[in-house]
Amino acid sequence: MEACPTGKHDHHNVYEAGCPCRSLLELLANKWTALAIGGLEAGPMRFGAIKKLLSGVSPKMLAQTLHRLEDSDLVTRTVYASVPAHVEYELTDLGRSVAEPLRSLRVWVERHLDEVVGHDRERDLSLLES
Amino acid sequence: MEACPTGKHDHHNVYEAGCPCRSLLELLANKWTALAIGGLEAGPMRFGAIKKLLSGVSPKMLAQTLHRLEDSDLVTRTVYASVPAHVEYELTDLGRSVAEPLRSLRVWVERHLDEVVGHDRERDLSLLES
DNA sequence: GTCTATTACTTACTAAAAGATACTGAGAGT
DNA sequence: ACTCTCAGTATCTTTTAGTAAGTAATAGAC
Repeated sequence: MEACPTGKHDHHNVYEAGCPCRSLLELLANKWTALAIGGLEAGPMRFGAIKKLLSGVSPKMLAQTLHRLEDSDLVTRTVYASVPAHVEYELTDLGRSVAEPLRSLRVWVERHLDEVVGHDRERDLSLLES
Repeated sequence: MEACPTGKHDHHNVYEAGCPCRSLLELLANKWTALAIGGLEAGPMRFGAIKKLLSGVSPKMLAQTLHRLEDSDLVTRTVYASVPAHVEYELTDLGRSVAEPLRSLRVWVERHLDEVVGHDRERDLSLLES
């Protein structure tokens, strides 16, 4: 009951292992999700355009990410029966509302990266060889 | 240059695959990170207390998460040479500043979970039979 | 009619990460 | 000597991410 340091919201608690919101947090607290939703903030985009924007994403991961977002009603997928296939992804109202926290996270990363330098210094913690 | 829909911040861009801020985004856009930092918002905590709060986390994942946060200067780790070992984790100023976007994400999840129902309905997509 | 091009994905495979569980070390107390 | 706590490790299994190649549909060039 009082285990949630963020206070009570509705009747869900991300700190409870069994709560379904745990899996929603897993979906959203994710690199590709944060980038994809951020890209779609600007308006509807096609698969290829999102793929280009999120440099480094594989078509597999992008399709998986977008399908999950669609299943969660954060994104809509519209197929236009045009010549070479044409598919557009667009944020729903719900998706637009989650875009804000995700944007603030991306912005934080870009603005504070320089204060985090030294994070790539690999300190070997124990199991290199036996 | 103009590929970032969130606008320009400093000279980093999470949408560039090679940018070091990509790996920082990976660290932060993560379930356990979001929960651990949220827990530490209330003040310093011991390993065992964090483990209890983040129900379901394995000691391995928690230790890994906390070490990474320490390496990124988001968290400090203090060992008290007391009888049964006593280790405290605490947010740095930098850590406190990232706690805000992460909190808003957790809060969003708890408040909007009910609007996302139906996300586990497995829809077979396209090629079951020809 | 075959050949090439485009778009939006799958499929199959491998590497890496996450997760589960058991165990360790340093004392302090009994 | 044995047990207990705390803060992790070590080891093993499972799941996920990543890589590379292939597929389907159709349009237009030759």
